Order: sequence, then structure tokens, then C-alpha cells
Amino acid sequence: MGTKDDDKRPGKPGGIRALAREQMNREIKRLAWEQLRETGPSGLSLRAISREMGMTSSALYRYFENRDALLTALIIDAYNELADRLETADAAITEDLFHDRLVSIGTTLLSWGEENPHRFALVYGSPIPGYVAPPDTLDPGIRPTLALGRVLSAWATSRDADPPLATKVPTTLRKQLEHIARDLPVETSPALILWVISTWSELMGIAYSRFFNHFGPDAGALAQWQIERLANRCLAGKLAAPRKRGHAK
Amino acid sequence: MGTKDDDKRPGKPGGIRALAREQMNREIKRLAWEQLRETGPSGLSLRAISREMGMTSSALYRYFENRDALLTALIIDAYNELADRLETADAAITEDLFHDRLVSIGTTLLSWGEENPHRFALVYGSPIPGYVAPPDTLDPGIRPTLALGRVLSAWATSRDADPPLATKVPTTLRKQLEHIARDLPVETSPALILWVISTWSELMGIAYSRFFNHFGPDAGALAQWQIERLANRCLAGKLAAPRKRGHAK
DNA sequence: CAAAAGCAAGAGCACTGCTCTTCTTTTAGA
DNA sequence: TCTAAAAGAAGAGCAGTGCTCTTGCTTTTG
Repeated sequence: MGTKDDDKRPGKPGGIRALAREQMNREIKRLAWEQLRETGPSGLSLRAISREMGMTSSALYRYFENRDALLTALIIDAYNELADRLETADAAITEDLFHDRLVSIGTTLLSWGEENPHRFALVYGSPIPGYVAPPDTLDPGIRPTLALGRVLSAWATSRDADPPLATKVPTTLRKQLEHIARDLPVETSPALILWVISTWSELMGIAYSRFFNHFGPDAGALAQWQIERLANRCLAGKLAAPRKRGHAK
Repeated sequence: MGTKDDDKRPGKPGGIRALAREQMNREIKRLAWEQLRETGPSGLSLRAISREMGMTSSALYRYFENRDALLTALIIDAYNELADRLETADAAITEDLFHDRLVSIGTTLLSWGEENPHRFALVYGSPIPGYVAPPDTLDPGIRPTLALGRVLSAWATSRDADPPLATKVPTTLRKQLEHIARDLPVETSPALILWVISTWSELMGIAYSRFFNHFGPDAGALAQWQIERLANRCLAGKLAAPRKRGHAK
């Protein structure tokens, strides 16, 4: 019995054939993105790609085991591309200008999504029916959120050792938050995670409204305004803990 | 030249045949939802529906002109179902308990989406490739947002005549906001629209994170916590206007 | 130099939306 | 009541899909 996955991968990494294979891989993904831009994930057609490459559809299966494998490669690339842009944008701003860094994160996300709505839909849109994301996508998948997390984390440590609301995290959430923290590269307090998650959700709400055209296709300035508001509210005051219910005014 | 749409619709509304047609319509939609629950919009198969109904696929085209027409009917139903639930939930709460009304809106949205993730994905998920929403969907489409808008509008009028930030709406947004206001049933100030839009985006951000499993499949308590936080922050203080950039601390 | 591994093609299966034609059933009007 | 029109249903067929299996060819490797 050989290794677990003994198929489809050429042995020698430096060989000419491996290079040609890499080239082929890139071309397939390029055409896939091109097609994805106008058809959406479910409309991605291996046959159309093969047709455009002048081969038979069956030949494509030498490079990607099936449609889902191609999708996985695209998803990973999209996550990494977005994360790279977020990190690059953030690195260009003076470290303690937290408001500007937040706005930068938001603006970069907006411009990325406006340029690549199909990429946004692929990674953050509706779950693809029948497709289950393999574990390979998990690490790239949290990179964009981590880019935001680093800003908030830096802000918290620049104030005091612990982020606000450290003691007020409800016990019902602790378990869930610890489960999320398990996948993080650095140790993080539940309160900080809660803060990052809430801010990320708010940010994504703006992104979804923008890219899925909830308020019309020309809502760019609107989304930008929302980003600025988010940055202000996010850093203004402590993290508001939910009060008990029943307060009218 | 007859009426504009002279096809597919039986004349007499009270006839036996019209009733059978109505019955057939409902059954098709029921099976479509059933299928949509596990396959997603792009996987909806007219042939599978017809098979399950014991007819030929071509027979289905007597009831829905094509797949998109069926999708449109489903979308309208989903919007209306959600809006009905939001309105019913809101009506059950004392009018001036604005905090509770907000939480109720959010909680109702969450429970609806948890019960019907496929419905949520259909109306708020990724745009369906090749599908353009016909005008019939516009009115039902804004009903859920209007349910939230009524709460915020009532809060604003309970304080003073105009909502906060009425004079501070940037001129770059006025045109966009007026364009949105054009479709609203009541006259609404730009500032209120901006407030509703921002809050709705935030709410949807929570919903997307929850239903698209951004923080794991068991994040119900997390989403609920976010709803409470949203309600608190939404009604606490005035609508924060974006400051000029450059403020570090 | 021969064996092995990688690559490409072609046929074929089961599936899809949709159209067109044919046949039967129900309705409506004289 | 009888007949013509309308509506429903079926079947064949077209062009497309993902995917598999077999066959032949080329390149790499021992």
C-alpha cells in the first residue's frame, strides 16, 4: 500500500513537465475566473474551459480531480488575494492611527469587492450546493478577518492590557468563543474575539449590501459613508454590553 | 391585438379549472422549496419536480413559463413571508418600547433564517447567474426593510419632528438617498433613510454571519448577543457623523 | 533501451432547461 | 345540446452539463 493520495501529482518538482503542469493550472484557473465573472459558481463549466483551451473536457481531469477541486483552488486564491490586499493597505498606515487603519480595511474590502464581485460571491456568498469546503480553505479563510483583528488587538493593547468588557462576556458565549479561539494563531481573550466578530459582521453587512445591490448598483458613496461611521463608532467608547430587556427610552 | 399578456392564464377566475390550477401552482412551489432546501437556487430542477408530481417536464411549462418565473414566484413568497413575520412580531410589542421592538425584529429575522436558510439564501444570497429580478419583486423586496424602518421612524418622531443628523447628511449622498426614497410609500427624510439603511446593513451582517456559517454552525447565541448590542447602540445617542480623517486616539 | 508514468482524445451515461408537435380533456358559446 | 375553442398533458428531440472508462501517444525515468 502506497501513500494515501498516490494519484495525479507528478513526482519531480523541478522537471519540465511539472512546469508545464503549473502553467496549465494557472491557465485553467484564469479561464475559470473569467467564466465565473459572468456565470456564478454553479454555472462554472469545465467543458467550456476545455473548449476554450482547445482540449477535450476529459483532459481537464488530469489537472483537477473534479469541479469542486477547481472551486477549492479558486476559493483559496480569492481569500489570499483579499487578505494580501488588506494587509498591504494596513501596513501602509502609521501604526497608531487606528481610525485610519479601520477605514483603510473597510475601503480596501470595498474596492476589492467592486473589482471582483464574483470573487466576493464565491467566498462570502451563498453556500455552494453540494460543496463542502475542505480543511485547506480554513486557514486562508480567516486571514481577512485576522487583518481586522490585528488592528483592534493593537488598539486594545495600546490602551490597557485587556480589551474592554473582558469580564462582562456572558458565560453562554464563552464556550463558543473558546471554540473559535482554538483556530487562531495567537492567544486571544474572549472579549477581543467578540469585538472583532461584531465589527467584522458589521463590515460584512456593508459589503453585502454593496455587492449584492441591496440599495441599488450605485451605492458606492453610501457604503463609503457607512465605513467611516463604523470606524468612528467602533473606537468610540467601550464595547456596549447588552442591557437586560425592557428599557423603552 | 389582444391584451398584453394573453397566454397561459385561464379566463374565468372562479372556475373549477382555475382552482385546480391554483392547487397545482401551490404543489409545484411546495416541491420547489423542498428541493431548494437541499440543492440551492441553481440546482432547482424542473424535471425533478415534474417527476415527483408524476408528469412530464414539459407539462410544467403550462404553469410557469420557465425556471426563472418559478424562482420569481418563490422569491416573492419568501419576501412576503419574512415581512409578515416581522410585522406580526413587531405588532405584539408595546409601541414605545423601542429597544424591545428592535430586538424583536432582529430575533425574528434570526429565527426565520434558521428555519429557512434556503429562503434566506434565495432572497439575500448571491445573485443568481442569468436571473434578473422582475419589477414584481421590488415591492415585496423592501417590505422587510420597511418593518425595521417603521420602528426607527417611530422612535425619531417620538423624540422630535426630525430624525437626528438631518442637516449633516453629506451632499454627495443626497441624490442617492433621494433615489431610494422615490420607491418608498411614505415621504421620508434623507437622514432617516440613512439611519435605516445603516441599521439594516448591520442587522444583515449578523444574519449573513449566522446563516452562512462564518463563525461556525452553532453561533446562535452569538448572533443573539449581537442583536442585543445592535439594539442598544442603535438607540444610544445620536447618529454619529463621520469625522474627518486623521484622528488616532 | 525498455518500462513506467503522464497526457490527451473519444465514446458514453445520466442529467439539465426548453421547444415543438400531437393527442385528449374541459370549457364556452350559439 | 352540439360544436369549436381553449387548456392540459405527453413524447420526442436539441444542446448543454459533470464525470468515467478505454484507447493511444509522448515524455520521463530506472
